[in-house]
Amino acid sequence: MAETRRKPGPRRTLTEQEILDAALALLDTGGTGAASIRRIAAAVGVAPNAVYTYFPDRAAVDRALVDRILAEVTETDPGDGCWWGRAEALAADLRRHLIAHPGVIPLMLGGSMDGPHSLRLNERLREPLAAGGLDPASAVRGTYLLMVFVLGSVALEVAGGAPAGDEQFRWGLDRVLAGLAAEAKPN
Amino acid sequence: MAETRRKPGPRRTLTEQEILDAALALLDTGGTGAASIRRIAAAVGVAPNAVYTYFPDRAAVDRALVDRILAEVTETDPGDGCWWGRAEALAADLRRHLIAHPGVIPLMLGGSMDGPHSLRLNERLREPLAAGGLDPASAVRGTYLLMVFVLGSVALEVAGGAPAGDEQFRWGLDRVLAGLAAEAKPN
DNA sequence: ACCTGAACACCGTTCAAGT
DNA sequence: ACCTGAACACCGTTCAAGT
Repeated sequence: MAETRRKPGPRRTLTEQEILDAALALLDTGGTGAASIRRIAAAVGVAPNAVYTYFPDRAAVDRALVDRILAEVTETDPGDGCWWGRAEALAADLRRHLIAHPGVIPLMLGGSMDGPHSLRLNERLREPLAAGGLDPASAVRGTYLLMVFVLGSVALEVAGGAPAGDEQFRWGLDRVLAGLAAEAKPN
Repeated sequence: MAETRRKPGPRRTLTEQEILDAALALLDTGGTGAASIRRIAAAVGVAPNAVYTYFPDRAAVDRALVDRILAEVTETDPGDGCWWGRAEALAADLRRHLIAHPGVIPLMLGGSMDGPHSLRLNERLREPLAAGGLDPASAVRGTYLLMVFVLGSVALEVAGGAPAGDEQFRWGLDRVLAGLAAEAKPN
């Protein structure tokens, strides 16, 4: 996913990016099950097994897909408000990006979320918590709690068995942040 | 799932329960993908399509499976402690039951969680929140928040990309309850 | 009403072969 | 190195037929 090879073969007709683009388009239009290896291959115009030149297996495609979405999120500017407002902005933006690609949610919750952009996002979420007066250990746990909340919210929301909506999300987020604030040192 | 038919056919060799038992056993031993219709059928000794006599499709089996797990949870006695302690006990017990059947988690997050025992569990979780001084609307939202937290925690935990563990769960749960307590009327 | 055998349209993945 | 065609072992689901 990271190394840039310089000696193609007879013809490198594809890029990892093109494959992920096609997969994401299928996921967004056809739902979770639509992004099969075979359909992705058809979309980019190669035989199914040609995909295995770029990714070792299906799970690798899923992981790359998740990391691709998280990459967009890490570009967010949390603004210059208080720590509470910055945390809110980041969480709301994460939710927005995930809701935009509902088919990716099951992949996130199924996989390990250990890609580079996942780690970067964690750091970004931790910053406001540390600034809010949480000691380092609590900031790490608080970041994890925020991820649990956002992912859980979005999962239940896209599954459809929820009242959900912006309002419920904001309410829950504020309750979580209030709970974290209670843990913070007065500073 | 609910109606009890009284006129079998030539031979009713199976029960919905037996099918669900087999499915759960496959899920627990072989992981999420192991409970295919074909494998379930093989486990109970019928042809694959015989399962469709009992359930209309795969999704119905999944829903019944989820509700079966939640049925166990609704039997929990939250004890006679304070509202905080009762909420903790119920949430921890829900987590325990889910962790015991990791393969069911993706089914819960994928489906709508609208079975009868799901509703019952919601009521049970709402009780301590209402007792703690949350007005009815906030108690409903708080219950949803608790479900989001528990399901999100368990999903990330079984996916493996998490530090997780009892301690992290308890810490997060206490932060959420603290946030809810801050919302409560002094009463 | 319940079950079977056979089939259909799918999967992910592997292997041998071509360039 | 990259791609193809063919195959393998799976899926969920349907249909006609037997009892």
